Amino acid sequence: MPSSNSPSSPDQPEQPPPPPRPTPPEAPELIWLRPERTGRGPRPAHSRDSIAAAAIAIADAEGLEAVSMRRVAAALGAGTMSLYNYVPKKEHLLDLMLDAATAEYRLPPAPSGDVRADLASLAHEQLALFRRHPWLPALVIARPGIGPNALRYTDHFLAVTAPTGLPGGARMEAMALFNGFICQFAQYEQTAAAGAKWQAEMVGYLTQAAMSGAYPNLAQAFAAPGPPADPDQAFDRTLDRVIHAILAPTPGG
Amino acid sequence: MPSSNSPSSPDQPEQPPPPPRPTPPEAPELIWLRPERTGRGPRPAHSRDSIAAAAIAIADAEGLEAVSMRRVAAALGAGTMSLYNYVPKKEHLLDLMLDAATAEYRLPPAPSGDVRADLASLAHEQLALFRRHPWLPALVIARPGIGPNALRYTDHFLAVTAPTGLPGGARMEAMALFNGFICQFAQYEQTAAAGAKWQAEMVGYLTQAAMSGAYPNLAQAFAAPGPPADPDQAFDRTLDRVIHAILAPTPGG
DNA sequence: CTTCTCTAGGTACAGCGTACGTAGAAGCTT
DNA sequence: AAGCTTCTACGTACGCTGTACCTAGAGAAG
Repeated sequence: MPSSNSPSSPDQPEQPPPPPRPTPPEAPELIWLRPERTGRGPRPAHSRDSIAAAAIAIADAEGLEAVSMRRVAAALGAGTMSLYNYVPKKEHLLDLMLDAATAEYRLPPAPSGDVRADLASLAHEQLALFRRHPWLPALVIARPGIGPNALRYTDHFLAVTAPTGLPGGARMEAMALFNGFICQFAQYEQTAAAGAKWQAEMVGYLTQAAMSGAYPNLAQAFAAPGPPADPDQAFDRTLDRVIHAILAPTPGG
Repeated sequence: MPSSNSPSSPDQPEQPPPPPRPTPPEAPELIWLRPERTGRGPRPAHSRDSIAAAAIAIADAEGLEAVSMRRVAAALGAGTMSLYNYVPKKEHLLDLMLDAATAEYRLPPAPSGDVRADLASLAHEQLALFRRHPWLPALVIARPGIGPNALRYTDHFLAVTAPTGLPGGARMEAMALFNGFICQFAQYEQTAAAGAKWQAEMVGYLTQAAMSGAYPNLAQAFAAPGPPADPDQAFDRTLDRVIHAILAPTPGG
């Protein structure tokens, strides 16, 4: 008795409704393209900001390798797997941390017009940030860094360097050089600090290597007295060189 | 009946001979201070070079995160834990990889005297090396790099920059800037290549961000036509700037 | 009110670095 | 030559990781 006139195609009963879409066909990989909240369902108990803050607190205290999904979830008072509702992969948690830390920049509202001074000030601000968050340089180097706060920084750099007359692309390259130098410096400071325990071992090894005769120029560099080893002065010395390079006329003409 | 006159102190049976030294009191942390072979015991089945080569082959094929102690040991046909006889920690395996890759540098026997040309040539050699081993920049950034081959490179750089008249310390700082720039560039190339899949997503996101009005300078930089985007040309452009910075007179005087 | 989507969370799995212990080979000492 | 010592090889096991998958239940949309 075909009285069941349900509209759902009674002619092909061998095709029950296929699961309409078990996975939404395309969730963007970029976390900045995923809305934090869609409006449906219960209100989330946490926010991206609070998650990033929890992760940053762990990284500041115990280093980046202590930041695990379990640790962050526990710090939030949530179950481990609940975190995956906010952050599809751990990589994205790192993206959130990177941008949340970048939010700490205190950028002046507008460039002063003195490119040298503005760049020096920006560099010191960045170095201070990296010293506050020793795990940050590694993230800056490894990840694109295009969150909203990173874009704010980029925009500021472009504004600061506008008086150079360089085209936008060249100023982006200059920013890469500028940021790269500061990252490297901060990273080096860290490995030096972490290796302070083996400093003696290393000094012994290096002097032995220098005295072996295999590295004459290294030996000579070790022998001659150099500029003082104060890290801040070393930073300023190289920073001057980098700013000099940025302000130099474009090589091509 | 105390007839058992064994020499092992029958009077204090509560103090059996304490294990003379369960751990040798001080094994150097630096792998370059540990002799590869002490002479005692059976001949090792592998060498540091072959271990590093196996690890590098894996990293070249599948990336640094595929290099695990188990994978490397399996590639050598050894048990996992046997590897720990050669390499006390995984960190040291990375040190071996770093130095083995550094051994690939083809350095000229002596500088030509033209600092600019020598530095440019060295930079291109380094970029080629980094492109051959995409995992290498990350190691160079993260680890001190003081193996014998790294020292050979350092010595060469010092020789090349000797005509500048800069003191040894300043030339070391110049080397850090030089290497740092090349590392950053190679690292950036990689993340760009790895993210080619999401390039479209990213371009969409960035243009949307630029058009939002929140980043006026970024929008302007996007709008204006820049120099060509060929990576090799971009490298050479910034390399020129870096060499310029190195050859500039010392800021302090 | 029904339905659908979203959230919270548990369980489980493969893989990681590596501490520890055992068995045996090879050089040094006697 | 014998024995002591030290090294190598390797299996087992532990705690940790990221995360796939599943079950409930909350709450907005129709």
